[in-house]
Amino acid sequence: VQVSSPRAAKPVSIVDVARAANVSAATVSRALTKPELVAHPTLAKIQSAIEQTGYIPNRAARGLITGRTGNVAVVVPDIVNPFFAQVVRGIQRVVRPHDQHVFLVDTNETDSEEVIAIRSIGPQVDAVVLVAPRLAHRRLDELGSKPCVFVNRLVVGYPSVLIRSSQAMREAFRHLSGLGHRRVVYLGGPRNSWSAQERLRVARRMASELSLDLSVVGPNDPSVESGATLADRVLESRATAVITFNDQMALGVVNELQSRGVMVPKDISVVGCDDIPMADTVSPALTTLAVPAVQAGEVAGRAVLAAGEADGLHQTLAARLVVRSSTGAAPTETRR
Amino acid sequence: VQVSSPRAAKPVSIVDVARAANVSAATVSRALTKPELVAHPTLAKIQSAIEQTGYIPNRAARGLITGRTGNVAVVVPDIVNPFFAQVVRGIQRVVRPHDQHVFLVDTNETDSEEVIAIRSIGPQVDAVVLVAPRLAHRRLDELGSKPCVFVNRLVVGYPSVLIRSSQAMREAFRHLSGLGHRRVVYLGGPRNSWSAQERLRVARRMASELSLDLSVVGPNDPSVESGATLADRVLESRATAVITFNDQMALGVVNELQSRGVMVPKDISVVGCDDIPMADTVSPALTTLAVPAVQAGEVAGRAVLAAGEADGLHQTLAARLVVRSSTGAAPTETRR
DNA sequence: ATGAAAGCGCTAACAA
DNA sequence: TTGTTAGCGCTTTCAT
Repeated sequence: VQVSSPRAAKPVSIVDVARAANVSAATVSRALTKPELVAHPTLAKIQSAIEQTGYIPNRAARGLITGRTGNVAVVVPDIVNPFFAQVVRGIQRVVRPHDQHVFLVDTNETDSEEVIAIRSIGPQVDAVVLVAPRLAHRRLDELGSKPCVFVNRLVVGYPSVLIRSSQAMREAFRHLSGLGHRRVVYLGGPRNSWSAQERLRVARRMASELSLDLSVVGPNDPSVESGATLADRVLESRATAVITFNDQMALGVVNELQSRGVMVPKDISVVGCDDIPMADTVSPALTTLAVPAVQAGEVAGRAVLAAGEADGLHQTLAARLVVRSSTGAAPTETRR
Repeated sequence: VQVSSPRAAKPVSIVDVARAANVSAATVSRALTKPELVAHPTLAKIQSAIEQTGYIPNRAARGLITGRTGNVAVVVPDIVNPFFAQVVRGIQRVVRPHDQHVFLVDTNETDSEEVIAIRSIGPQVDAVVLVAPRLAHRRLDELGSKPCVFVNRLVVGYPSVLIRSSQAMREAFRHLSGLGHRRVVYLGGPRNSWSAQERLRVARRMASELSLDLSVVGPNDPSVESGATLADRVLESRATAVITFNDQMALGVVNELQSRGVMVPKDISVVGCDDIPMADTVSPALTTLAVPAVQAGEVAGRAVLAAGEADGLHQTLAARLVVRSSTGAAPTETRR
């Protein structure tokens, strides 16, 4: 009698199935990957053998020979940021039905981590999605030779999913201008973020188009705390409106301003960016440039599935202005 | 002359390195995994050969023979929920220095997805961390035979990381009681969540210990929207305080109540749970049962590294009450 | 339509 | 200390 060892449980392999079905391993393999090449009755035998044995294909072994692993790596600067979490969700949503799994790398905003993690993950994935990587251009080639798609970063020669924020930014400035604001301060994002540079560029352009007086503070850490810290600078700037790189920073300023008795939007208007899930729940509800994060993830996911095709370089999605309650008429007299 | 094909770039393998270093593949392998077994000069030759060729070990192939993949799977119900994102961060933080990678599965609250994803991922990982799985007990064995550690769910025979909320819940009730509240409503979490059941149980016990009048609404979807929807039920209950399963729900009720002119905490006090990053930024800042999410992830991560040891079953971390501004004295007269 | 054999990249005996 | 050989679980010619 065979004693079933409690913790051993060596996984069943393709030859176990083959034995149970009285066929060769090759046939089982075919049944799984090219069923049209195997006779119907055999197929049935194999099917039931698989169920009996509880066989689960080892994709690592398969990948060894086919060259395709069925995995993609997703690299994000901060998984706790709902914006990035939504991108991840989007990617996973389109990729899972194709039976692809996702490796997550949360770099915590450190680009050196990006490189080492990706390199060692490399052989285990078919492609990698880099979401808002902080990585310097010149280090890009350290990533290894896997197909890459970038989200929120433009790299020539690589496919990317970008957010077109100029239209929404223009609307935001028009919105503020229409409310009587003349002097606005922009709180920029992290130094090495492409989208931060892009948004700043766009903000500058739009401000000058509408001849608004724009002052810029940054680069900044894209966090709530950072936003709170910047309240001082906002007050100093004597602006009546502030636009921030992301919603976290916006929430941070709003909160800090209010705790000092400066009312939003009565005294100062605030516009965020991203439209994270919380943005419409806080009070005042945040006026923001809504970025379709999940959708961006989905597009990136599709790009990854077509990996290597490298067509449709640089797909863009539009942000749009969502007006809520954190913006209002500019105060008529000078504050304080 | 060898023409370098642009898109081929077949990855360099261990034999390429061996050739470059004039040694056998086995020696290269040893140099990588048991350097003490190879002579110093050889080590140096190999090292430089590795750098020259840009060799990156294929861990999938390695795993095929060692049985260890160097990967762990992490399964969460909702990656966009900052609580779960923090757990993931915690896991990754302790696991990465050991050069382990994480497969992320976001089930989006559907337990069937949990099972299929985990099964097919199984052979590619050394262990799996199930965070707050909704899965029914009887389906647990469908998970396959990999070592599992559970977070926020108790399963006999498996290691788990649990949150001890009774102390904090007692404090919360005492806090409310001290503020003059007599009638409180509890908004429960999702039906299949172990922690939801646990917290409800604890809430009931503490309420009766302090002879407070507790009514319960639930199970509920653990979201902001759900919280908003439940504002009606809160009002109906005529309670002066509400405790919710998580912070999202709390934020939802607070917001909805305020938009109906019911002031928090003047008219109704609200206590959340988790202490997500936003909880102290909104206004009023949320009084909440702070759950050490990142730390829970770290503990789970360590458990996973020791995978199979199965010791220290059921480690617990304490939640604690954080009093902020969403709770205050109970209104003296009957509302409205 | 199926099987035998070779081999993907790697490590683990076993020899030398 | 190093090389040779075998084989992990799988797919893929090439026969049959």
